[in-house]
Amino acid sequence: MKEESVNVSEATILDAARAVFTEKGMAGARMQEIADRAGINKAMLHYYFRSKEKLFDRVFQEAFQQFWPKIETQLNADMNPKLLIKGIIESYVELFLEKPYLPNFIISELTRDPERIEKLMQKSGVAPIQLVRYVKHQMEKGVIVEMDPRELFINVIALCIFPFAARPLISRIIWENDQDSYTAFLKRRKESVFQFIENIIFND
Amino acid sequence: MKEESVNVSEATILDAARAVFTEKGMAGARMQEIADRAGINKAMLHYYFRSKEKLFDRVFQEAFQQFWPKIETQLNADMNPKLLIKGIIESYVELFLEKPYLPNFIISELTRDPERIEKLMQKSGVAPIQLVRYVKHQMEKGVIVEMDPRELFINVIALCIFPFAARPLISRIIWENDQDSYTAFLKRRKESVFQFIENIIFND
DNA sequence: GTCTATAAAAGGATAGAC
DNA sequence: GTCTATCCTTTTATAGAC
Repeated sequence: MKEESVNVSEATILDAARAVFTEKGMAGARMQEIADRAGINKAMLHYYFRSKEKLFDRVFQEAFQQFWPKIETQLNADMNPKLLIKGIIESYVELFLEKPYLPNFIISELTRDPERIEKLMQKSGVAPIQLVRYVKHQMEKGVIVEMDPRELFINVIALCIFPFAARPLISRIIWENDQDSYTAFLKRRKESVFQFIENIIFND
Repeated sequence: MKEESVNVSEATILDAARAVFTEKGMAGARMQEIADRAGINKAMLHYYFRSKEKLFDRVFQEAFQQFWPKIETQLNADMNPKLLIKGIIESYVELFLEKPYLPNFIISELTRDPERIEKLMQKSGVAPIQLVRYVKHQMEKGVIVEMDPRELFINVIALCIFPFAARPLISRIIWENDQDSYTAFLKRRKESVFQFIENIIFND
């Protein structure tokens, strides 16, 4: 049993890579910086992952799987729609509270290279399609107000994501750089988003 | 009077630079590609703008001024609040229909380098603060439902921006890559965003 | 103002010793 | 597995002729 650290694990490298890639983006990231943060040298990076591209792919794929969530796990036909929507909002906001870098990272890297989506879609299922079908059903029953279910989905997600994605802009300008206060605002989002839309979408 | 083109104007370079910077970002952009699109060589870029950094600053500043809008121009105390909100939504959606790259460009570059905001704020006024004051007044009068005016502002902007910012993601997955249909959806946003929130925020 | 040529530096990747 | 040294390409930036 050695006292000092043994192998550089993949996990150590991935942690460092995630930090650098999410902060600087694929194009702005430097292999040197990743190596430094992982406490190793560049050669080791290429030993574990053959290239910058492959390392990025790995990091991005893991991020996308978290971002593109497991909505269908909560989904079955006789569920309370209010609780369902509330649940979606809560799990999204909680995710972004924990990993605030996710929204921007996903969106901006997909904007630069949209082809990437095709690769990813095979790995993770297409949950929202089922969700759309469920919501449509609830609309026909008169529980939810009639509208394009996709539009409803986008509106909910928009309200969840935007305050995290645009934090540097909003917190500095609208919150006058009071970061503590802005963090508190984000924590309240789980309730406030639902409260905001509750009266629009449900025919009580 | 010559037939063929005369000087390479600053404007020609800026057009090319805007195209490349907004597509690839600061880190991913290449001076060579900007030169090619402008129909000149790299040396000319450095002749007009001393460095990549300075060229980017110019492009970004112009983008930010469009993005950070002239809300206060529409603002006076006895205005109809419904029309005001409607007007804000319309001018934002119209802006993004015309320049879809703006949201991502601004947000992702500010995320990478938040310090940049300080420089920019001096150049363009801080309109939304006035807006917040106006909305607060309308709430006290009972015209608009009581809530944090900043939250209302963010929610409205979120609904306007997100479908443009996340287009690659949403159009491919939720719209199953039917780009025409998604474009039509975006064009309808001027009306649909207002319609969505109208019943929440106004005590009719 | 515009070009060619080139400097100077950075960054990704590999060879080879241990 | 881990390191040092090095290769090779890309990229920003400048010098200098016209």
